[in-house]
Amino acid sequence: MLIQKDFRNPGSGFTAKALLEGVNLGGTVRHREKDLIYAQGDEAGEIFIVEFGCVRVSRITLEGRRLVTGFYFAGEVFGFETGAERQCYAEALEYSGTRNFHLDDKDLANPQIADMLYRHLESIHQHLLILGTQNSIERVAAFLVGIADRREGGGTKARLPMSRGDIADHLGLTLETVSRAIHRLQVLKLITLVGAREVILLDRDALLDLGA
Amino acid sequence: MLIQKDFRNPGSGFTAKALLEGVNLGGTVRHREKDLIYAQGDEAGEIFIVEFGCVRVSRITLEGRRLVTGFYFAGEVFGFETGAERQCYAEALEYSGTRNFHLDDKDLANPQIADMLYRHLESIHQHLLILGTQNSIERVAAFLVGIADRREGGGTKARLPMSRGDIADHLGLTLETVSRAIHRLQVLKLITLVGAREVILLDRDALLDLGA
DNA sequence: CGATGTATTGACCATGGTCAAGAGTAGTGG
DNA sequence: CCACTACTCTTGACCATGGTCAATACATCG
Repeated sequence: MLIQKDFRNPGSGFTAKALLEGVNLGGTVRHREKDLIYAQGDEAGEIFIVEFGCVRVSRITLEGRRLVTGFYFAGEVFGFETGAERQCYAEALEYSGTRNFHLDDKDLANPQIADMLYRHLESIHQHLLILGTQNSIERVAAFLVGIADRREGGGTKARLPMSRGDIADHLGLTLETVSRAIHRLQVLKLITLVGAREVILLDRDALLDLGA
Repeated sequence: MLIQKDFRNPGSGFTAKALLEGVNLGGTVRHREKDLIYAQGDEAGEIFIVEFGCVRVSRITLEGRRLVTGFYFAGEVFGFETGAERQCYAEALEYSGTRNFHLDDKDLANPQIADMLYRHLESIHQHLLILGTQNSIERVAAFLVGIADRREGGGTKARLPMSRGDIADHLGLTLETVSRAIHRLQVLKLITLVGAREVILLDRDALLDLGA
């Protein structure tokens, strides 16, 4: 409701170029594998667009457990936070480039920024739904479809720069359970593994229907 | 980052009165127990401030499972949604009153609205953390503290207008597990039940430390 | 006072977690 | 080019948490 202008308009995807207009422009930054992009406790106020590579955003609970809040690939935006201080930290999963933008309050009025915030909220909500209602194999299937849908190969291929442990901490499972779920999906002929870090989706619909 | 002005300013809580300035004013609406306030599929574009009573907001998955995304008490705001159409539906858990406001795009620039959005995002994130990292007793304990913290009796009393099943669907558990967790918390002398729908918190810190 | 909905409790079971051993895989240095 | 090392991933055996099904107890409301 808040933001009804630009989204649902196919092709209104945010390229870094489009963003340049009207918002403080930051430079492009390169990060090596495992580099910290920002830390828990850092001052918030920047958002990041991934130009290439993949970024993992996580949060550590008081009890020391980790929740991976998201993985971000080329073209995607991360770094939205609500307080003055960051609650999450971001790391490059592989050699990656980000374009960084400083935001201040008034930028919320910018429909492009609002649209990003909108998408971010929607993805969190999707994540909630998965953690709140799905079992292990449904979670892993939904995760793989989510990755594949984002690009590269018409939604049938999923490259996984993250480890099984990362996926587990994203889905509220253990790495063993993730590994077994992937195995079961192979046995069910719904996916094919190419090495450990790439997956071909053989039946996208069946993967999503696992829950039903 | 986005919104750094008004929050963390104690006492900047939004009363309906404060909201009246600068935003389209809607009227007050009363709802009887179990009344639907809005439905999945409705046009979004309004937010609601609870004046009295309690509202439950839920979402049904494709598989027919329910996630209760939140409970809202007097003074709290619900109804933020990201698309043109509502994904969630809201119901009064008891006789309740809401003050309704129509929002359009420009209202995001209003710091009060932005602040609400900020708080909403933060609460979703908290929910994510709970669903992603906590076990049943930790979830129930955190839930009770969350309810009690919101008002009435200095954070030691929690009134529960929602059923065990509602709590279960909020926490990703079953109603039996919620019931058993509450029982265990009583045995641990961390809470006292007053009937089934009211809880006295005896040791707030211990309740939150259950995870550690 | 029954009748209906909600909560508790018990017995049993399944899913997923834990612990541990092996199998891949990639990077490093001889 | 081939060990050697250090990860990561897979797989197995076992266990614990929480889910399922069912009976009973409480409440609330006519």
